[in-house]
Amino acid sequence: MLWGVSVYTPAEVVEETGFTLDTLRYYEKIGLLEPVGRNAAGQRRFSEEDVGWLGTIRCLRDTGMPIAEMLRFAELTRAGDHTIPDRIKLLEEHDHRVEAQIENLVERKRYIRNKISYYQSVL
Amino acid sequence: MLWGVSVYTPAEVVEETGFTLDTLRYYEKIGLLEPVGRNAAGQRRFSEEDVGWLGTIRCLRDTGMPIAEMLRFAELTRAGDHTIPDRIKLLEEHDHRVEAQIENLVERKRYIRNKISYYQSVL
DNA sequence: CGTTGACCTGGAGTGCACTCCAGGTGCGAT
DNA sequence: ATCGCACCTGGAGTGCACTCCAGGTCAACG
Repeated sequence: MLWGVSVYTPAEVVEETGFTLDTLRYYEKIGLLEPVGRNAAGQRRFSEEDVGWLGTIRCLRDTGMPIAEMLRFAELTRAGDHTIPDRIKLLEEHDHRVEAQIENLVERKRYIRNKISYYQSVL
Repeated sequence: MLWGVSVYTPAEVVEETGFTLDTLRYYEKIGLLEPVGRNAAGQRRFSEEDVGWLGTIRCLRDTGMPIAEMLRFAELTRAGDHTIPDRIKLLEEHDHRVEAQIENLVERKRYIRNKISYYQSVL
């Protein structure tokens, strides 16, 4: 048996990553995604790495990292292993912001629950 | 001694709520804030209630509630006590979304920390 | 009396992150 | 053969939440 590397159609990537096709194209256009491979007809065929990278993007996006910073992270990643310390730094800083976000949310949530209790008490 | 009700200048409200003056005017314009009182010269003088309400707005906004929904909450609040059950419902639903947000963030954070660990392991 | 500074208005502009569209290609099923 | 469908492109449009601007008022300070 002869195997090629496994590839994903746009529809499959949409399914797996939760990004829309337009968003995927947009990410490629701005360079957040490296130029995606194509089949003979010029249609995109995403590699395993593409999908893995999109998972990282999904995570960073969902934690509020702006596209400009993800772009910087993408560039560091492409630049080679010597940028690993920079990548760690970037992720650590982001991690701290995420922690702050969580704490803020927990605090605000307390306020909301309080407000609900107050409303319930006056019913 | 003769006391008026205590009022706040725009600058004081900016200081206390963290909203910019433009944002405050914007909120009043779209009706998120009821028309704010004015002094003889037509300048805004915010009441204690205005400031309290802005605290609530701050909380809802920081937890990701869209303006359209805060507007709905504002309208319910103005409509009188009979809307309290609706307000509770709205806040409960929001509270659930906030909880989901927190859980999501905690999960994503784990992924980020993992990625950092991986990078550190290859150094 | 002049200047500074906080404030006013209506309306235009901004930044972000998509999202949609028109018009076109190529492939597999009927 | 032709239909439907997934996909392609470049570029325009959208929605949200502000943010900025020009031109003006008013009170106080030196």
